Amino acid sequence: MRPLFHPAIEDVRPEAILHALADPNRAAIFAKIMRAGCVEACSALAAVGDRVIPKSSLSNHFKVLREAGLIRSERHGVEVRNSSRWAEVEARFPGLLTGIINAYASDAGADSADATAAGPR
Amino acid sequence: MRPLFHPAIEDVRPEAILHALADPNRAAIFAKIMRAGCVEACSALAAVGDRVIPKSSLSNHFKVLREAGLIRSERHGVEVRNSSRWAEVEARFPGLLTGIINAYASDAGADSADATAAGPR
DNA sequence: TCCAACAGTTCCGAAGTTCCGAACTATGGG
DNA sequence: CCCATAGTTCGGAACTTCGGAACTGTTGGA
Repeated sequence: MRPLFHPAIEDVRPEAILHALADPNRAAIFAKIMRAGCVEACSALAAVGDRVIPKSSLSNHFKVLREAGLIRSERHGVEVRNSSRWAEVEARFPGLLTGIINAYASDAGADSADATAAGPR
Repeated sequence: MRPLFHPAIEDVRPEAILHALADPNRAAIFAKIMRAGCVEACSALAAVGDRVIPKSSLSNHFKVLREAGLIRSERHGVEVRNSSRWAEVEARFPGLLTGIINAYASDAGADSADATAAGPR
């Protein structure tokens, strides 16, 4: 197991963030990590809405979010804790995450992701 | 040739917008349409930075932007004029496009897209 | 009217990406 | 040491993207 690479905040690219959050599952996971007081184990997020996401897909989603610079993951014994890098990303790209999370939230009335009420962190 | 489908603004999904703008070429094209007084022929955008984009790829990029609800395309004789749907999208998802375009613009100092801050309309 | 030039679109194969089950690797407890 | 738990890696099927060649539709000229 490789030691979990995180990009420095100045290496974070907007296209990576958009790509990561263009998947509603990942956007929902990210929104949940933000709202959940900032730390969540991977397995706590296995279900998004009514759909169960297989472990291998989940693992990949976390990798994409991590490498986009959106979350920070640390191994704590047997589990991995994820925290959002909201503040850093917001400082680098002001308004970007807010706009995206609000867009999903305002769309959620119609269907899908439980990304309701985008309170920052 | 099919008659150019545009989604109604209420059918526009955030994931489609993020997906469309997650490609730096498309983001640059969109930024250019916005800044260029709102109407541009496809061929006027064939080169993004120093790279020449093949016609077929361009055609596809426009299709993705159109179907995401970001631009409106109309045939005028032999050419297609594209205008941005900024106002509509901004009304539906406030701050989303602003955040994205600013993110690319503030990243442009480092490289890539010529989406440098607010050109003449 | 016919033809060439032009602006875009469609088609299709190669290359790349994503998804997910199965097998695997750490870590911690008994 | 062995098992359970939490996550990762592998690999193949399904999907997406890219771009060249061939196509369609429009216009202007002979």
